[in-house]
Amino acid sequence: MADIALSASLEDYLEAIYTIVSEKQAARAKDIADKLKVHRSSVTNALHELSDRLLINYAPYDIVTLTDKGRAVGADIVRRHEILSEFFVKVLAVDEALADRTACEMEHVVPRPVLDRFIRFVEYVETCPRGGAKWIKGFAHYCTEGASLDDCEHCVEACLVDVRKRKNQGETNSMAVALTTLNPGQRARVTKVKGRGPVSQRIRAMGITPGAVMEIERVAPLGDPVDIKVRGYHLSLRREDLDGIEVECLAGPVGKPVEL
Amino acid sequence: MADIALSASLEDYLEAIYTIVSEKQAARAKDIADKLKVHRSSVTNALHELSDRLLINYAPYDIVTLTDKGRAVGADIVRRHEILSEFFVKVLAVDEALADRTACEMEHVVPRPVLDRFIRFVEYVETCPRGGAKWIKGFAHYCTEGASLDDCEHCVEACLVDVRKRKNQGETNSMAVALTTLNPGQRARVTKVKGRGPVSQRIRAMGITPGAVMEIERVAPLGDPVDIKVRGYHLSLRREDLDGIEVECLAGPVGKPVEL
DNA sequence: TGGTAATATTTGACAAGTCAAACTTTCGCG
DNA sequence: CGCGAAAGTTTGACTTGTCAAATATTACCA
Repeated sequence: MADIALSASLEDYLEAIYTIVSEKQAARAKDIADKLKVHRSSVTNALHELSDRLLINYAPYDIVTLTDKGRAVGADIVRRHEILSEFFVKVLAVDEALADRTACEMEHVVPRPVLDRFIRFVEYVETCPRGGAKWIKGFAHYCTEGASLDDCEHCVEACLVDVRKRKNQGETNSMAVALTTLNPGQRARVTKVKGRGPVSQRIRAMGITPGAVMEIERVAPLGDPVDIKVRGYHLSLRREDLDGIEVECLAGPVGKPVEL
Repeated sequence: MADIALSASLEDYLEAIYTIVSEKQAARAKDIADKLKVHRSSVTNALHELSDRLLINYAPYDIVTLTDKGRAVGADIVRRHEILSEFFVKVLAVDEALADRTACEMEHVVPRPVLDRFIRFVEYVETCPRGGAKWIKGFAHYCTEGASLDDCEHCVEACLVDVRKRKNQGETNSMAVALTTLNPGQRARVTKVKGRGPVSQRIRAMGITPGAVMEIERVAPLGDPVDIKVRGYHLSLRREDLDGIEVECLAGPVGKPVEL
């Protein structure tokens, strides 16, 4: 019944349920208790709360599954988590375990607009020629060894060479690649979203706009539903939805984080 | 007596007291209540807690001041807050009010090592020739208008020109500037910390190491105690402490944030 | 089918934090 | 001085979240 925003604690429960349900079919109270390192009785409490809010299907002694609403809210929480964690790992070069723990705490408090900036920033860093993997590596080096600012000129020169190279390649082969030809793991930047129909409208609404970086997560055997990740959202699109989307390929993801 | 870590709530109280005491001489319960938008009776509670922990000087009906320990802990909380807020404003181009609110929530949960990365990253972005004010401006533009990746070549070329210009300047005038000749507001990067004595040891321990960016906050009339900010710490150093520190000047701070 | 172990739930206690209302102290001003 | 308003405190109630212990249910195996 209650419909006020979830507390941090309840968000944690829902998130745990979401990830457990993603792996298995359904969640048992014990799985949740173990995952959150909390007493089983606390879980029962939380389940009642979440059930009251119509986020989970639950009856005493029964197994837990998500309602549609719960799935949506859960996905959103996971998204927040992933975005932050990704930022820590990819940009701040924090090691994954710590990134994850920190994201866990932060996900409850970072407001939407700031979250959006985190996404954009990762995109920007990975995409802008002045950023990129090398630049981030330079940051990791800066953190561990201190600054070495002698070879800045070389660094920027190398950067310029890269841009020119990429530009020439771009003119010959990387324009308007069809999304379905890309392999899982590959990343691409949206260059254009054609069409004005409701479908392309929906696509734009989901964050697929020019400049957005998308990652191909999975292509079904027949090549039809393509799972992608854009702006933190995991989307599953059908082939015909993809026709209006032009992309250009990007290099692989940015380097590994540094142990803290 | 109790000496366990402060809760988020108590940290907020202590932070509020710290800032109020910085402005006036001492804090009244009402000031705190107003600042935190909390009932007066809740403040009394918190004051007891903080007093038990020897962080504040407090007696019923009396005014509140900080103990040395409280000042230290309070300064640390404020530092965490400032670091995060600065990151949001300077890097993510978030507007100041929102940055402040977000920092307020986050300051309680971000672990030290990650916090350190935030500092370093701001330094890196402001310092690395491939970053800098222009680059951040490009990010703000990217957030509001979407990507424009046509003139990347020009952008990097301009960047290269800047590096070379700076390099030439560097060779003629910016090496080994004395800290005391700098004006308030000016920023500089530490290039060397000379000496092996206990003083230079202490200086290094406070984060003044080669590569660190420092900002001059205030120079006393006689030029002697110089207030600086390094790695989020506000320090007050005497002239003789500064002798072993070589710096080079940096351009002004990075541009203004974008309204969200 | 019955019994045991694993799993869930209920209950009660507790800690932190908040507010509202009643009460006390302080302070300034006529 | 003394009175009233402002500020501070105490008390009690309530919320959220936790755990531990007692109790209940389920599942599995002989």
